[in-house]
Amino acid sequence: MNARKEDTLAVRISRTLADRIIAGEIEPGTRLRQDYVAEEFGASHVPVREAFRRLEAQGLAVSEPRKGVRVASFALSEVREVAEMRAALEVLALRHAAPNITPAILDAAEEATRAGDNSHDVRSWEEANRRFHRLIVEPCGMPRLLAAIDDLHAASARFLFAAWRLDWEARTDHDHRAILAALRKGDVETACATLARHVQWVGQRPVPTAGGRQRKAFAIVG
Amino acid sequence: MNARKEDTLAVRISRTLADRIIAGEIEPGTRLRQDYVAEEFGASHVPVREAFRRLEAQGLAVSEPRKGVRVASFALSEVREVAEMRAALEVLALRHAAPNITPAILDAAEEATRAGDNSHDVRSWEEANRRFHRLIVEPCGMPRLLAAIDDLHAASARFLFAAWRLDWEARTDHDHRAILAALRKGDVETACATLARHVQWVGQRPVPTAGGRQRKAFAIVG
DNA sequence: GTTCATGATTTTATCGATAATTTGACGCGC
DNA sequence: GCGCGTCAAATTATCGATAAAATCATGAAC
Repeated sequence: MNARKEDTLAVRISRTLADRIIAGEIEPGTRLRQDYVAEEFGASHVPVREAFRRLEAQGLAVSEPRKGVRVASFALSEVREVAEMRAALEVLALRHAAPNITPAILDAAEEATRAGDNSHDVRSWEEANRRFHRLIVEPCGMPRLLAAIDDLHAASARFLFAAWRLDWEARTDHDHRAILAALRKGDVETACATLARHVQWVGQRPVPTAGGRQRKAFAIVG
Repeated sequence: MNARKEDTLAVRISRTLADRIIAGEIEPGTRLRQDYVAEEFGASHVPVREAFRRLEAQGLAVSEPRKGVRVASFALSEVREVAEMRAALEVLALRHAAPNITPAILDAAEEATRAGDNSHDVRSWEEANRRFHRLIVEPCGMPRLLAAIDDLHAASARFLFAAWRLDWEARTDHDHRAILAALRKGDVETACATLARHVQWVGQRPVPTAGGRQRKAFAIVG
């Protein structure tokens, strides 16, 4: 996914770290120590610091002035916040994208939906889901809006992996199909309404904690 | 406004540069050369680079991998984009803030509206306008959402200053009053609808260009 | 046993210098 | 005159080292 040669070292480091944080490989609250990271990537700490700034901007890390940066923690309230922001912005994007959506794009989106339904692990489901959402909003041609949506998807994925890290049950996504059907009919309003509801649905499931007990985990499943 | 001692050097540099870019002191497209900036602030270029990353995240600068960073340019399409994003996100925030808005907050917001009406220059009007909007959305208590709105306001201010750099005619803001009246009555839906329309209104005015001719300038006036 | 101060260690923040890359100019051949 | 390659100057990206700050542990006083 990452490590394109034309990118600067800091960009590559930030992407790798972002992947790890999203995948849940690094616990929320963990301190990211620049020397260790620098050593791992065989780099100095200057590009590492720049990578930290990028993570900060994406909301994946928080930095306190002279105390370093740590992986951002998250609570149920943040899951809801991201879900609502996604609903607001993706609907806006879809409304502008709709006139530019071609049958080929709808076919690709349907393909992504099928891929999601056939996924047996979270990672591949998330990848297919993200592809679906990206396909239908991209034709809006609003770069700033799309960048904001991308960042929110990264946060979503993080919540998702935290809850469904290990197991995943396959299921058919009726919302995606309803959105595509509405778009095929040219019924943009229904598509937007369905998308808004779809994205705001916050799934919950029990997750075993370290103490042997159970706690509820929440995530956006759409 | 800036230069708080507890902040890191990079933060202070980025804030100063952001102010300048927003105020239009630096032309869009201008290259920001790290050595010059470093020298001006009496610093090395490492914190300057980090400042650049922050500006990039705010959408005030764009960076090409080995070619340096330049002040972001902007077109009418971007003004519209920011206006629509602001409408979507501020309405979302207001809807959540409404139940937590106290009479004291409404009074402060009314004060801000009056201050805006009595402003005879763009900068003080913008400051009052921003205060109004911030006051009514802040009680939503959604930090990520508020941060996103802040960045959009910075972009808005930039467009505004570019169009009304020198002159400004005082005017009474009826929309702000209508929003406050609706909130006082507990009519959140009307308040949200008015806010959405208010923010999306893109003002335009002729501006003299260097060539002695005139071009249209566009800005969000709300 | 608890609290507070003190010193050692770790970690961050910054600097000065070097390597790599781009930009721009000049001159050569066509 | 126009395109193209080469070289020099400017600029970015990175590194290693130093200074400053925070954390942690230890121990003394109460």
